[in-house]
Amino acid sequence: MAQKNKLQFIILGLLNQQPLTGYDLTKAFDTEIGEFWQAQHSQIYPQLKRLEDQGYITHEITISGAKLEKKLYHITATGTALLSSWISDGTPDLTATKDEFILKLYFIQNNRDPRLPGMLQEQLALHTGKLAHLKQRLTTVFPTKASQTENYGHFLILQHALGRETYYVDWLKQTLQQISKKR
Amino acid sequence: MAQKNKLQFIILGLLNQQPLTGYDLTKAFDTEIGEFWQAQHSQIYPQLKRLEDQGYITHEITISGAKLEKKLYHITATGTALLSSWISDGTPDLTATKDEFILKLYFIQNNRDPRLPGMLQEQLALHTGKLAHLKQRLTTVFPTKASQTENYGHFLILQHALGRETYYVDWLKQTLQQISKKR
DNA sequence: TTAAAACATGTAATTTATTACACGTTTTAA
DNA sequence: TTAAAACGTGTAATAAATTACATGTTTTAA
Repeated sequence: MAQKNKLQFIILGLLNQQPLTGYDLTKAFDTEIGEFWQAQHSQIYPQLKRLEDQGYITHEITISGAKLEKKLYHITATGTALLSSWISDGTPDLTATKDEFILKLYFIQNNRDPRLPGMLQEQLALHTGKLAHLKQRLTTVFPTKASQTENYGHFLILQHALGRETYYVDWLKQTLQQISKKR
Repeated sequence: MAQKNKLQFIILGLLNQQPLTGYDLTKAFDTEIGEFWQAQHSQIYPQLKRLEDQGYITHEITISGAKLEKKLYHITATGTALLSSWISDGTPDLTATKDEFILKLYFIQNNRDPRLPGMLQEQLALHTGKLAHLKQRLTTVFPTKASQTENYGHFLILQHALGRETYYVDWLKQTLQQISKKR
């Protein structure tokens, strides 16, 4: 057991779709995959080197402009195999979400705590924004039924994230109402 | 900004309720707070030392049995102040949930992928179990309206976690239905 | 034409988290 | 009575993640 270092699998998964540079991969964490996983370039470049040393990926150098060298990484056959085995393996660990707001809430003992309304309102604003963002993403990335069928997994998780945020917003609203009654 | 090292605040928050030993704190992460945050004793003991060096907590030694020394930690006035300021500070960062299953799903492109039903079913079993566990917790920890009013924050987050899991389970069921139609 | 933004790749230092090592005491149940 | 489980406190090694340091090229817009 003890399956860690998920970054390597994310890189393999992305390279399985198309060859990319380290920079491209870094950008992917700012957009697409960044909705639900983070990594910085300082993590990505060394990981690419390791994956190449292990034979899961290779790179070719392309020249952009006059002399800027880009390393375009490709997945190898063993890389594809490793990716497949990771996906096929069970995923029995439900990682608890480390939500700082939830953590703070734990230490609020009194339901008349004067900080509570402000805290809830701040989160409501944040999650409402996130929800709007996700709605936007879903309609721009998956405008048609056909687009949903290709990249079905991506569609599913965006849909899932949307539902989760909808619930979060509803819960915040409901909780705000509840505490307003108690004041 | 860049407010990190949440463990120190969790420790302060717990010590703010009552004096505890390092061992007690460790146990708290297996039960109560463990629902939504993790830490091992190897993290806790050094953190206790640092908090004490900084004057946020102190300890007194009690003897259990013949010679077993326990360090019972107390929060200090500056510790209470630090805890309060952390809670009062804004919480503007929505940390993305690092859910390995969701990550794997991202790399499933085809909605007829033969691995999909099994993956969804595994998660359904896990989240159904978690949901049952949370329901159980909610009724045992907060059996009465009065118990909900004290430790209101804890009640809220358990209720929130319950709602979140309910949604997760519903989404999994719905997705399983959807893919069964497409086969 | 020139400055800023974006592209591109790396390493170093620090912090945080996990797993393993290490040791001893007290309580509980067979 | 004795062995196992729970109590109790630490350190070491490793792994992972974040922030900072470091450098250069190409494109774009003023």
